Amino acid sequence: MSDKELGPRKAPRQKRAQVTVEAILQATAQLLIQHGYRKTSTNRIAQRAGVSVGSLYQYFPNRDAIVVALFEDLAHKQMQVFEDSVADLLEPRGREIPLSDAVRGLIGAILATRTVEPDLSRILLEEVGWTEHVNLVDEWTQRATTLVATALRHPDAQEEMRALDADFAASMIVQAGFGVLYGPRSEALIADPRFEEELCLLITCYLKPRGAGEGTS
Amino acid sequence: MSDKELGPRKAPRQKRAQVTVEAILQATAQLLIQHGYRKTSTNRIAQRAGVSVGSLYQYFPNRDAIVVALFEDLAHKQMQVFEDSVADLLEPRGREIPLSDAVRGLIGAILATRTVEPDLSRILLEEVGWTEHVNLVDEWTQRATTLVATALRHPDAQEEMRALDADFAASMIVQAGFGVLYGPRSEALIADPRFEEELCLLITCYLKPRGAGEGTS
DNA sequence: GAAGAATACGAGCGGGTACTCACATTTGCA
DNA sequence: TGCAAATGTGAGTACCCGCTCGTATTCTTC
Repeated sequence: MSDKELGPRKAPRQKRAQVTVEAILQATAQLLIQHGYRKTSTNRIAQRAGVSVGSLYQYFPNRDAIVVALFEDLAHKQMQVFEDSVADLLEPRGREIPLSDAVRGLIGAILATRTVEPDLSRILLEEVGWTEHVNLVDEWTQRATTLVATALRHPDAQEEMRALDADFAASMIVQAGFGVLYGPRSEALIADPRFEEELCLLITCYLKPRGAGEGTS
Repeated sequence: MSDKELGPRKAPRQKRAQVTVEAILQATAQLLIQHGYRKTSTNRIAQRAGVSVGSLYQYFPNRDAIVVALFEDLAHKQMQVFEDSVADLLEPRGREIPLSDAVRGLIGAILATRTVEPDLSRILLEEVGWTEHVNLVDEWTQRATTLVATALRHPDAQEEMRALDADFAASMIVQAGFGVLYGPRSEALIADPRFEEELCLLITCYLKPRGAGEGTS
């Protein structure tokens, strides 16, 4: 049961085929958001997309393949947003960014990823994402962790930090951040005006040596 | 579709009936762990339990009711472990526990709950807990948050803390803790020997006023 | 032991599911 | 223009699902 094919079956070569594939993906996204995974059947997808089931199965070997494609699209877009935000943050003037500002920027970057198709993101994450055989959330988390670990190893950061294994600290931060940003009841937390500042505090206090001061922005 | 009954249909009055119900629950747990929610059908459950579908439907109005019963059993057991751990921690000598020790104890108590049927716990959490109309994880999180908020309002705690809204702080802590303890890749994190101490640090540093000292245990 | 209540049984119903296939239509290209 | 390849079609197949119901078995009570 884990040997199901999940890749695309045939590549669309003509423009109308690409339109079809796009319609299928969009319809799937809509149905997932509106009715959840269990009620999103291939027949419904085809109907909503305005194509026939047959066309659907020309490009996807089974239902899960569509969802996986959707997930990969989304993950790609979110990673792009994240990496762009981080680049914007660090590139312009390359020196002497206080740790707290860097963390604040990082949080901003992660929050930015939440703006990318939030409804679809939520449903994919909660209903199909992190269990099942293809653990894409795991991959996402690992990439984010690597990125944060690299940032933590930067000399500028090291200067303001206590002695700490960068990989371990990155794991802690990313996982804690994951909970705060995507866990249950995260909507309410994020909506709170104090949220961004407090999350920043949570992380910087953890990284800084004991006894360091911290002023409000 | 949200008006489905989820409570038990009929209470087992004889011993053999209780055996049947128990067999159904155990079979369901096994199938959930082995094959996931989607492949755990009532027919399969009955077969694995060594009873007939008819018997199954005598005690449960539908499939989800079984899962909910399983969830409630588990939640109850875990809560028991949690409360016992907390009692052990606080009862013996009732005064003057440093904040960091209290947090450490709380973390220990939560970690202890992870030892209760971890496989079942994981699958229930990830696959069925937090989507669908019955949002059980949400409920669990809310209860935990309330508990922590109450603890934070205790005068002993307040003394060592910075000025901070207890409800908000509790949310942050519970959500962050959730990510670290149950998020993707949490296994690896928790297995690390530094984990417990670092999580303790993460939380205490967040709660304490800036500039407070903290020694290793 | 008789009688009624509780329990157990499982074939089968209605319906939704994933997916196929023989055929129709459109497209690119010579 | 003609023709093969690409694409689109949707009725139909085989299957599995949740769940019911009439019947058989076992327990309790007197």
